[in-house]
This record gives sequence, C-alpha cells and structure tokens, in this order.
Amino acid sequence: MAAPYNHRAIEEKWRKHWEENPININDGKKEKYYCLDMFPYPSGNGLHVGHWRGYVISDVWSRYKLMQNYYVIHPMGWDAFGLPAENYAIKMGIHPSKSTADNVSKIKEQIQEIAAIYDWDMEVNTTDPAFYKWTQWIFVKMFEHGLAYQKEMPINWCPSCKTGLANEEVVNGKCERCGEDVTKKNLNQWMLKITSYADRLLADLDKLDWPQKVKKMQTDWIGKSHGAEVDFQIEGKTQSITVYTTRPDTLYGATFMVLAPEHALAKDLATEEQRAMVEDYIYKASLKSSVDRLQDKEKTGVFTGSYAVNPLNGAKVPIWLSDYVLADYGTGAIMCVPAHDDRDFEFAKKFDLPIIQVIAKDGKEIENMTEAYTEAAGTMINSGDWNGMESSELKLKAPEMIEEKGVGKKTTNYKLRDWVFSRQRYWGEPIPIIHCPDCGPVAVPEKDLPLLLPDVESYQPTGTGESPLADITDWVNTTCPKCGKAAKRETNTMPQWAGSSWYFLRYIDSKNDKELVSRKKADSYLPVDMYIGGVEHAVLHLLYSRFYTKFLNDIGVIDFDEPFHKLFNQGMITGKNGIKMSKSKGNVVSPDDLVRDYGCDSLRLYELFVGPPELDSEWDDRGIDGVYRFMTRFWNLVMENKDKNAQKTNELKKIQSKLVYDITNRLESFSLNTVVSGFMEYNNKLLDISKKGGVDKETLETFVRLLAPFAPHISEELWSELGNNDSVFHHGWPSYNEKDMEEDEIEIAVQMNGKTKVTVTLPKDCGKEEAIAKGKEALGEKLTGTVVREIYVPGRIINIVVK
RNA sequence: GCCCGCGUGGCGGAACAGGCAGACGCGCAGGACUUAAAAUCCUGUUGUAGUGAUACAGUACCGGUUCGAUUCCGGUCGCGGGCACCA
Repeated sequence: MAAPYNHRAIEEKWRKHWEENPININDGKKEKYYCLDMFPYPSGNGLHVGHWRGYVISDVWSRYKLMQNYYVIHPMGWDAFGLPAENYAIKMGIHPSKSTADNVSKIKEQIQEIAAIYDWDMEVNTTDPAFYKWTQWIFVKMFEHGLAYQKEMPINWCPSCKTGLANEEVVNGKCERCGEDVTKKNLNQWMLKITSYADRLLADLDKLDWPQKVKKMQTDWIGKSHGAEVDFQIEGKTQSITVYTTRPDTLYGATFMVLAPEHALAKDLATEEQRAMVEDYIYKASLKSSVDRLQDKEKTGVFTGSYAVNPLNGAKVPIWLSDYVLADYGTGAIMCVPAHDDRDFEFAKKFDLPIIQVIAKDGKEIENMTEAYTEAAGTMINSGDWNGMESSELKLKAPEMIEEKGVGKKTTNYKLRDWVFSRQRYWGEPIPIIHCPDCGPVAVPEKDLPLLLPDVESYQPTGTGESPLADITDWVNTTCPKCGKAAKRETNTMPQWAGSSWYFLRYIDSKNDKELVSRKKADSYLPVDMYIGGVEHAVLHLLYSRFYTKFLNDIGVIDFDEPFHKLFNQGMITGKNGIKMSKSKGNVVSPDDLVRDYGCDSLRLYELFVGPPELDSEWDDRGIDGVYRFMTRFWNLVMENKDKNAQKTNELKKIQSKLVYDITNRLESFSLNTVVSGFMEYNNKLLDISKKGGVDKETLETFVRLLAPFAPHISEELWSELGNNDSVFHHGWPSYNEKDMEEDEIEIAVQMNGKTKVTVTLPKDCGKEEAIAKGKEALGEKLTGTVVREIYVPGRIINIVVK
C-alpha cells in the first residue's frame, strides 16, 4: 500500500526546498511578465479568506506565466501610511510606527502561508524613509512643474478622522473610511492639479485592457461635457456674469439666472431691499454640510433684486441665489431654462418664475406643463432667428454661433476636481515644503530628502485643522533653503494614496538610493502586465496611479504613460447572506485553521472553486471537504498507477489532450472555478480507467503539470514520485494534439419540433441523408404526424419538424 | 432620478458560437465495509404523475424572432453596484 496523502509533511518539505532552490529565475534572456497584487495595508486584524483569494488568483497566474517560460515579476509590499493604520494605532494606544511594524510582520507570515512566488527581495514599505524619500521627491517635482499648489477654500472635512479629504474619499456625503458625515471647513490646502490631465486620463482609457465597468466609472468621474460659456450683462452695471451650459440651444428660453451662494458677485448683486435676506441665505448655506445639501431635495433660494440681460433677445432676467448651484463647477452660475431642465422647472414653480418653451415636442408646445421637457428633440420656437431649426442639430452648432455673435464661447467642462492633498494627521509623509516670509513656499532641496517624519509621543489629531506636527517647534522652525532666513516647515502630511500611486515602479529597483527607479530597469521590466485587486479602488487608487504615471512619463522618469496594462477585479468573499466579513460582525473566517487542517493546496483550490473569481461569493467552510477529497483521490490515482506501466490507449490519448485543451482554455479566460471542476471531472474519468486497467505515466504527468500552478506542493511531490528530479515548474506548459481529440463517432440529439426525444450515434462525417434516416429510425414509433422539415446541423443536432 | 450588471435544483454554481439544461462540488437519502462510529466506496437526488420504461412542466415574469432560446430582441418585476442637484 502506497503512502497516504499527508499534506503537512509534503507542504513543509517543498516550502523548504523552494527556499533553497528558487524556481523563478531572471536569467536575463527570458521575456518579463509583471503580475502585481494591490498591496495591502497592514491591518491589525490579519488576513481573512477573502484577501487570500486575490493572492491565490495572482499566484496561479504568475506560476502559469512562469511555466510559459517568462521571468515573472511578482512582488509584495505594504501600504502602511495613512488613516487606517493610524486609527488602529490610536485605538490600541500603540505608536503607529510600532503597530504598523508589528502588523506587517504578522501579515507577512500569513501571506507566506499562501506559498506564492513573491520575490521578497523586492519588498517595499511606504513608511520606510528610503521609500518615502521618492514619494516626497515626486511632490517636489510636481511643485516645480506647477502641479502642486496651495489654495484656501472650503474642503471636505471629516470630524471623526479630524482631517480634510479628497473628493474621491467622500461617498454619499460620508467619510470613505469611517462613515461619519462630512462637513465643510475652510482651510489652506495643498492641491494637486489632476485636472490638467483630465483629457489624457479620459482618452487613454481606450488603450487599457480593463473591465468595462471600471473604465466607465472613471469616465463618469472625469465627467467631460461639451457646451458653451455665455455672458449675461448685469443691468445697470459694467460687469457681466458668465454661465456654463450644455444646452446653448435653449438660450432663448432662459428666464432667470441662479448663482451659487459662494459666487464672488453674490453679495454685490443684492439690492438695498434684498440685502438682509441675501446675507442671511449666504450665511445659512455656509453652515450646511454636504449631507444636508444632498438630502434637502426641496429647492431654496433668494432673489438678489438685480437683473441681467439675455444676450440674444435682450429680455430682463432676475438673478437669484440658490445652493442647488455648485460653486466649484463651471462658473458657479447658471442660466435657467425651466421649460427644459428639471431643476430649473422645480425652482421656477416654487418661486413663480416665467416658463418659456423653446423646443416644440412633436411639433407643438406642451400645454399645462407639469414637468420639464429635457430632450434635445423637436423644432425650435420662440427663439428669434433660430426658429424652425432642429434642437439636436442646434445643440451642436450653438456654441460656435454664440461665439460668432460675441456673447460667449465654446467650451468643455469636467466633473473632476483638483486633488486635496493635505492631511491634518501625523501618520503620513511630511509635505517637503518650507514657508519663508520672503520667498513664499520653497521646496526642500533634493539633498535633504527624505524629510523624516519626526518621532513624537503625541500623535493624536488636533481637530483644529492643524496637523499634530505643528506643535513640534524644533522641527517646524527652520531656515529658508533659498535665502537662509528663519522659516517654518509645512506641517500637513500626505494622504495614504501618495505612496500607493507609484509603489509598483519601485519594486523593480527597491534599493536604489540615487533614483526613484533606474531608467534601464524601468525600460526592461515595466509597466505592469497584470494587476489584480478589488474593485473598490476603481476611481481612487487607479485614477491617482494613472495621473502619477503620466506625470513621471512627462518628466522623463519612465517611458510609458499607463501603469497597468490589464486589470482584473476579483469579487469579495463575504460571510453568510452576503454580509461583509468584519470583526464587529463576528463572521471573519481566518485561513490559518483551514491551512492547518486541509493544507495550503486544498485551500488554494477551494478559494477558486467557491465561484467565478470576478463575482462576490459567500464563504461556506463545508465545501472544502470536496476539494480535499479530490486531492486525496488524485494522490491515490497517481500512487496506484505510477509503477504500473499501463499502456497508453487511444482513449487515454484523447483524455490527455482534451484535459490540456480544457484546462488551458478555462485558465486563459480566467474561469478558475471551472478549471477546478475540470480537474475533478477528469480525475473521476481516470479513476474509472484505473479500475479497469491502468493510466499511463504520461497522462499522469500531464495532469500533474496542469495542476502545478494551482496546487504547487502536491504537484511537485507527485512529479518527483513519477521519477523526475527537477521542479515541475521547469517543464513548460503542456500542449495538446488536435488529432488525438478527434472523435470517429459523435452522439447527437434527435429532436422533434425542437424537443429532444432520443440520441443517436453517427459517424464523424455523416451526410444529411444518412443522419436524417438514422434519426428517424431512432425515433421509431415516436415519430408521428407529417414531416414538414428536416434539419441536420453536423455534429450538433437533428431536428424533425412535424405537423 | 440617471447609468451599469445580474436573476438557473435544498445550496455554491456549469452550459464553447442559438443545438441533449442542471457539469463539478456541498448537502440530503439509501446501500457496502465495521461490533459500532468516523473515514472510504457504491447508488440516487429539478418538479409533478407512474412500480416502471416513460410522459408533461421547467432557467424571475409576459411577449417576440427562430426548426430550435438559459443564450438574441422588447416590456415588467426583483436584487446588487456606481453616480447623485455637474446645468
């Protein structure tokens, strides 16, 4: 009796073996393949089975590429700065530098349980000064190129995390991290001018092999629109108000204007009688949080008392203020066409403002309008010289026509805002700027980088809008690098996204202290070929990384302008009923016990078997038994047959080729759950054959080679049991023989009126006449009625249509 | 409100390109082995009717295209996700 499957002994043996004899070697000749995981932040809770799945998927893919003879770049690192790590530290009362280091070593141990082929020599950690030196260096370069600038403005503020947030970090008016309602706070902030890359960020999405969903989310986030800016002269003043509209075709229907309460002219426009009301409205609007602003569906507003002139027809239109107009989009002012815009319609109804239709729907004006007609479809009416034109055509031409008339210009707009980059927190990269009373903001010289984060006792956020660093006077007080006079350091830190926006560049040259990455290495090993991670970063990290990459390309650090060629988003593993795994819900499944009881190989297979990798799956521990049974049976199959010297029959030839064909196709299309079911299915077939006679060695070896990327330990062990002395990963990916898969006879279904009645076995190249005859014969007595049509699709179906 | 995706047994899920729906696995039921249990192996497992071969129904619902629809088209309902006053 051969040895039973002992996962613990086997896995321990091969882990040690791989450590001493690495299987992924860069010999300088092989083509590279860069397969990257989204690096984790070192949470104190450790890994759960959901994290595992992503890492298993990327490792399977990496090992597959390895077997296809690539030099595989498959690194891992730590996104250790930022709010989650700091909040954890505060909660536990441990200094973040210590708690993150502890968590990193804990998680690293867990990640090593996966037995992925990570190259730990490449490891990076965003909190390592040797790493963040370059995070700061990029900021300095952006500052020098005018892409990092300061601005005093009301920004999103999380009262619980006590810091400012980027637009991307506010989800439904709440803080992305802690769920607290986000308020506004007026702060002087460092901003990154991501908007100057808006067009390229949008256009280059076409180049990427990414899920449609993610591309669309980025497209929507960038939110490019085409339209016109139109100038409305203020009555009795020399100034005019510029509005942005995507519907210049409706300009004749503009019956009033609305300015955001924060608009620069808002106060000046108030007449004596209206002044008190206007100032009251502006004050109240400033107190509203973004949640209030979202939730208050009911329109509010105040009349300024002033009027403007419609530049086309000279009509006098009242100027109102309302918080439904956003101050930071377009010009912060809009022209209102209540007949053709829902929001303007609602506002006009509430404040009893005139409604003029300028598009005739189906050739006539709508009587008793109860809602706005918002489509650009119909003939123009009440529109002076535009009357009779088609609205959809006019919409496209109007911007130029307005430009010709000298009352405005054609323009585009984006929803994307510049990136609020300052955080009033301790645990981040200090922004390397010195504020000099004479020179203004001056970058810390490159020779002084990294600018170290000072080690302090008190790192709690202050909540005042000042960073905790502001209290460290010896650190704050310095001299200006330009003029040498006394100056103060910037005390805000960078957001968590700063390090993660470029870390993938650093892995391939992680110890270089002269450059961010050597150009030679960058040209050889970058960009990333396959990027695997959750979909939650669709607009945050993935947009920021693309922005950074384009900038670094522009300044010549790298020679490409998109970081990630292909993106795969794995689904989430949830607890029962689709509830997200979390410590507070008590439904976290740790991989540790499963690895102990079933082995790493079984857990790897089961992580894939639970469902399609791109979809969310509910975790159910029980299913792993099935995978473990498969492993045992396959083990027994090989052990029983390895020395049998069984003949290779035609049947076995066919099975071998079909196995390679099926597994490869499923793997290529990332249908990893069906790869595993395929292994089970073919194993069952071979067990059957084994009972009848035996399975030849080549078939067994082929199976082992295919299984290797999925279950590496057992595959290496069986590979050696089959008499091989080297690693199974050095034998390439198996190929199949088309001829061996050909069938002489094919069983096909015989239908009557499209419903299958019987099956019949036909020769491979059976002609129609013979096929129909055999089909009818097989139907026998079931064939009733008059035959009106006979359909034969070779290899697929016979269908007899009767009446 | 707008945009995107998805609805298949008791459960997770499969079905290449419009051609035998339910592969594979879990669970469950019965059997073998065992003093017994676990493990293992075998058989069955969409529903209804029938001892049975078999018949009919069936991929959220209604309709269409087709010899034939889980697959394509239109509509309805349900679930999930994204955006959310962006003019």
